Amino acid sequence: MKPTFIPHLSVDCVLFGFDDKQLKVLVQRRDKVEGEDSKLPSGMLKLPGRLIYEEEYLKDAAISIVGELVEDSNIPLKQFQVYGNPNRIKSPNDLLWLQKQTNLPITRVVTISFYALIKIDESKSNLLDKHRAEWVSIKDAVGLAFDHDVIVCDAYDHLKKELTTTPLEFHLLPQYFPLNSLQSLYEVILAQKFDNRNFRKKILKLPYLIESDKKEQDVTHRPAKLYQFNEDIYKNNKRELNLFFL
Amino acid sequence: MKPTFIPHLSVDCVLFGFDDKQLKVLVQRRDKVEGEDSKLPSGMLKLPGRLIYEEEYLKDAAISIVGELVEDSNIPLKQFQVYGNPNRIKSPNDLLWLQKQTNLPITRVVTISFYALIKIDESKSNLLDKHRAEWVSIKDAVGLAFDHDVIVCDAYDHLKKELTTTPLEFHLLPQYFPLNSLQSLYEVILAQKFDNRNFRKKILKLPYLIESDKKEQDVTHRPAKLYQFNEDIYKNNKRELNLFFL
DNA sequence: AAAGAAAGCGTATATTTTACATTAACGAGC
DNA sequence: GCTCGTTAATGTAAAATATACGCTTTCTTT
Repeated sequence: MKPTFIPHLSVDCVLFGFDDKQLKVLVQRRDKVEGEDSKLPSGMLKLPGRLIYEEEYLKDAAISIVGELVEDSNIPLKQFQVYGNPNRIKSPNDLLWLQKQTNLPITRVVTISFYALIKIDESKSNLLDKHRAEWVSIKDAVGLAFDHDVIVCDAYDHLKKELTTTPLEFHLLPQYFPLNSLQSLYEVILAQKFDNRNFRKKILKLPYLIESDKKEQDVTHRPAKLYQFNEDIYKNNKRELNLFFL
Repeated sequence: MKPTFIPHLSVDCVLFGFDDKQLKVLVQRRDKVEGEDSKLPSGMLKLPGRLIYEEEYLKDAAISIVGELVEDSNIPLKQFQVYGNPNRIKSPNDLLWLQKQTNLPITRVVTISFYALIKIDESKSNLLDKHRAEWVSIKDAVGLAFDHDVIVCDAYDHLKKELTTTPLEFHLLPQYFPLNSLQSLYEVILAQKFDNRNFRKKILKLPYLIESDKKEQDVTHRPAKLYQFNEDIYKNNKRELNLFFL
């Protein structure tokens, strides 16, 4: 028996990435709807997401949505907010698109949104192309379809809050990274400058931040030492480190 | 036209109260289901909640659920987690009860849970009696129907976390309260003792905690000064006070 | 070998946190 | 109206943490 969608329930994912300069969000271009504004060259951008199947776990739906776009299978997904206003899908284009996609008489859709942090270079670009997905700077993630602008903003607020109490940063960085990347990650996400010496002092106290013997390659200046995150140490010391930063 | 339920979506509310000794949760006794274990004298306890109507805002559903039990109309409700496993309603009794209540062919229900903090003496006991609701200590809130044990635990975790960054405490206390009630609230909820002098020093720095000229009445010892919370001052100073405590 | 560019480091001062014990104010009971 | 029981209320010194601040090192490029 073919699995069927529940016409009232969807999952949307806000996937964050960081490229050493900017915080980015992964968005997907949707097919143009018959009758959609013909001035537009192509369909609108939206967050990755879909209706869920009758027998599907919410988290599994989120995992499969992310899995289509990103190779890493160990992405920490966090459910952060539900959007359920009966009229949240107000644009006729949005409704049309949904009905065409699903072949269902869609009226109201309650969406459960997840967010996840992704190492950008792990999401291979052929996968992205295949699903018409692209990374855009969080500042440019406006004018999205449905109420996805709001969802992105809320997810970003969540991320900022969470980042001051939990070391999420390591999911956004490659396995080996210089301390200055970590600092700029904080500065970009929290929109706040930190003193380099004090930042290092503080961050180096964290037991789960491990110095490696590797160095930056192919840079035109003094190469930085590379560090990595040790998840086991983090998990074992979690209790004592409840509010660890800022 | 009579409003109809969406058979897949419900809202459940975890309502917390504090009585100067214990953290409490408001639970509701459900009607006994035909065929339910006859050894039990009465129906099981559950969280206040219900399916939502087709055109209903999620938050409005939560507000109406709380409104039935509590007189205060200014309860801050916070959506905190969705429970959507396809088999979260596993007990036959739970399914039976739902189907009988709603007259709908219930299979899977995704529930959006909210929590709120309530001044216990504002929830008049006749309202509670009418809906077979009662305050139970958080420790005794086990063996609830559906997966409500889990929901209560998760809400409590949320509350603990939130309480260390936001002054939620004032929603749990009467308008005028002694500082020692505030301290015991923290101690009970966070399960942690604080030094009385240091606690006072810290808490008295908060600009939104206002000394009144009232004193405790009818106590058999030195009466304490009573304080109150000024919400306006809190809102105006919020930015500077992001992580304010502990 | 000189210049450019980012990495990496230390100290003095201010602020915050911690630890700790006694006196003050009231009602109850004699 | 004095004593006792009970909880409220308070200060200080030592330790830990956070802040402010500028120069030297190490590598690449030319």
